[in-house]
Amino acid sequence: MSRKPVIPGVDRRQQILDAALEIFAEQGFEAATNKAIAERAVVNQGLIYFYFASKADVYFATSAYYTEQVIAQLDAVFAQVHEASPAEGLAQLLRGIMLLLSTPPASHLLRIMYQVAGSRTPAGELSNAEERRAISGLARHLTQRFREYLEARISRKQFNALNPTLVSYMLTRTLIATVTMRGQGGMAQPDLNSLAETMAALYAYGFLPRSEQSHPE
Amino acid sequence: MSRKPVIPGVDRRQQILDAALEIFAEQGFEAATNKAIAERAVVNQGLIYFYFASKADVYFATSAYYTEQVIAQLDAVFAQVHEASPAEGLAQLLRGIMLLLSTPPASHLLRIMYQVAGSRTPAGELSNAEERRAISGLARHLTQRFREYLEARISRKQFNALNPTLVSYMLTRTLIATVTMRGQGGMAQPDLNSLAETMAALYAYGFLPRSEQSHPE
Amino acid sequence: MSRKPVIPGVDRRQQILDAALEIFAEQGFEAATNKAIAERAVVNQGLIYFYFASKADVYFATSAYYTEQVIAQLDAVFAQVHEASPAEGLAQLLRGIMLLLSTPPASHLLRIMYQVAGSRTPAGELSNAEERRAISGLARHLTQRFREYLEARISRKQFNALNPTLVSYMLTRTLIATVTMRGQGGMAQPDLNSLAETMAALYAYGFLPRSEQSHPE
Amino acid sequence: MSRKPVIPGVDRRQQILDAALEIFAEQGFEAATNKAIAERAVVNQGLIYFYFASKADVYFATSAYYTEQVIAQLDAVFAQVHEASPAEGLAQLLRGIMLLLSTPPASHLLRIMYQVAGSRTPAGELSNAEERRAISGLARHLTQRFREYLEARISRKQFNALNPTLVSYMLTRTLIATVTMRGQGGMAQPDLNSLAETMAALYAYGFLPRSEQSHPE
DNA sequence: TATGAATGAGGGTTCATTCAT
DNA sequence: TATGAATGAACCCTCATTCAT
Repeated sequence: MSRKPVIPGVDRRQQILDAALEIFAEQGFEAATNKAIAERAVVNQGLIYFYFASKADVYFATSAYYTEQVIAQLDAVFAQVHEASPAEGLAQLLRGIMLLLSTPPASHLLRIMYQVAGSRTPAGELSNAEERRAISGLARHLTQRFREYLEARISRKQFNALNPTLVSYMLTRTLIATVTMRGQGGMAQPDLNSLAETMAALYAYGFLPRSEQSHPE
Repeated sequence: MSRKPVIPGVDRRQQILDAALEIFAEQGFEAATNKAIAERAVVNQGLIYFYFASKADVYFATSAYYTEQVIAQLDAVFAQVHEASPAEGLAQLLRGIMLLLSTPPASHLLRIMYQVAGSRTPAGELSNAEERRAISGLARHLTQRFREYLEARISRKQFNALNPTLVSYMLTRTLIATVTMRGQGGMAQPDLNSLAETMAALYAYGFLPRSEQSHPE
Repeated sequence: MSRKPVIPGVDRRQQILDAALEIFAEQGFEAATNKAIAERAVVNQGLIYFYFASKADVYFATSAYYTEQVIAQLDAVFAQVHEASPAEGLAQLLRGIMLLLSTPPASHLLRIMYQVAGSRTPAGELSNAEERRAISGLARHLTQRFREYLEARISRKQFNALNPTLVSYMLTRTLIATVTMRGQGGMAQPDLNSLAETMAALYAYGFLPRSEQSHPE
Repeated sequence: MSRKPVIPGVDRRQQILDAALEIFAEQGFEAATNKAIAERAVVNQGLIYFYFASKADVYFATSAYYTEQVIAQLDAVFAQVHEASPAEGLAQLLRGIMLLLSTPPASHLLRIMYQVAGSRTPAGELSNAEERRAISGLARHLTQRFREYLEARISRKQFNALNPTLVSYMLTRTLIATVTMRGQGGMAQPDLNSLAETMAALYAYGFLPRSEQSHPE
């Protein structure tokens, strides 16, 4: 009966995107229902179709929107790495990224991306086909940043000459997975900072001891 | 009308498990339908409910069954590591695990586990509640094996004294993620052997050059 | 936000009627959407409810409006029949009516009337209840004109004394149906003029040869 | 809760077809709901999709099924025409066809066909694409029978040499329309037998009196 | 007058699950 | 054991209609 008053300054489309990020992260694309999204957004279910062409379209729009946000945050983390020492810089970088990726919205985004990534891409009408390819943009972007980071240090002889393409690929997967899968498998979920420290140490010096005299840590 | 004769040696329950592994891996738990599973198993849809209590139960049973299989394969890989040298042993181990995990049934199993892992655990009646916790068993087992591996080498001073709990946790996530997410993100999917080589080199020696003067931190 | 300025000479109500005639003719009452009508009329969807009480009301108004137009055209056709000879006059009349009825807006009107006629009359609020009964006015009017036409000729002994009520009824149905259903049934759609000629010949002389001795009834 | 017992000898698919014929005839394709069809058929709504691929498929299947039935009845009518005299035979034929077409299932079938014919063909998955073209089969068949009937009489000089293609086309439309639209337009609906008599008289002898001098064509 | 946004009811369709045989 | 048929609860989506501006 009563029409919800249009509250100025409240963007219903944005409300829907916010709700969708959460619901998709919690339930996955298939299990998430428009009803749940609409309720979380405190919005009429039909309104979703005023702003989006389909459920899949909501998914893609949500992914694209938050991918952009998280990429910007990621760039900020890379920009802040100070070059005190390569070892310290690496530790700082890993810590920063892990913290970022384990906090919403990035953590939600990773969840919704990697649930779907495993299965088929959602089908459905889209209002903006561009967004479809934006989805994998986060991993691609992170890999790219890692490669630049590695190449810079390798060329300065600060890092060993490992294949930067493969290593950046690996680092990306490792970070995303470590963060996304944290707390699964029934084990105590490890502290993020300890994890970052340990990763940094491992990546800096490796498993093998440095000749008799060199003793890391 | 006609009762399908029991063909000796053909285990319908197993057919269902096999089909379910594939279908769940292809489509995810929610998108997969009993119809699709029954068709793939060349079995009547109703028969599923003779052997299993619910769709979720099929899921858990499938996970538990193949987890057991893959764990056995994994143990074999660990058992084969020969101790020529720590570096070579590590490379061999990583190669073996990655190959195993990227081949069915392990690859299917990882897919169905990590799609669901992101979202809620499927709800539904179970015929065997034990199986629910068996699901994360693969990661737990792999982590455990890694820890033993690391601890053995650390105690022999072959490896640096990094926290074995955290490192084994990390290695598990890294391997699973690298294999599961391979080829996503629109990048060329890297060759598995190169990846294993590079990982081994990185994990063995780290980024920092072993020059005489290097003094970490 | 911006109020569309009232362009003088552009009657929005008329635009809606015009669009509705087309859309209803193309899709039928149920399948036609207000959205489609509004778009065709280049008008906001909500505006429909400023001029009309409901979708059904648009339907009735459209029918009533165009019925009036077509009736006027029909009267003109009847008025033009010159009485060279009864046979020629009949042919001319049929040709004229068929041409009229097979051209928009009459063809559209017939379509929208006979789609709905078959099913229930659309329900809904009306802004002008009179219009409801105006709908079938076209057929009624045509029948009436035919009856007058027949009665005049019968009284002058130019036509056989067939029951004018039944015959005019039949002629009306035949013409409307011939025109409305033309090209359906997967057959080549016959040329309108040939059809009119043949109809005229049949109606004038009948099937039975006029041999000297044949005396019906 | 309770499953409806399977009554042997009652074909649910047939129940659905029967219900669909009625509902489609009453409401038209678009306005008819699966719910209404299911209720009329005393069947669960979901069961429709066990036997048919879509609502459109129900429509086509219904059309095809009853078209076949009615065609058989029509053939029987043509077969029964006794050749007492051409005039009497014609009257008998028209009476028979009109009676048949104005009685269910033929009357329902005509309604559902000519409602849809005016608008777009229903879209949707079909279980049997053949049926799509079967829809217009009734009119085509009737036209064909009329043509044979006319050609036979024309070749025997019993009928005037009017173009049999056009005339059979016209007769088909006339009969279908007269029957389908009967009672519309707010007029008293004429008695079927009188109508048939009058039609037969008109078609036999035409409007123009058989005065000595009149020479057709 | 005119508009864009919002609402809610319902429609077609899917699907896990159950039942009679 | 095994099957085909049947059920009912959602789900996604559409659309006539309404309201604030």
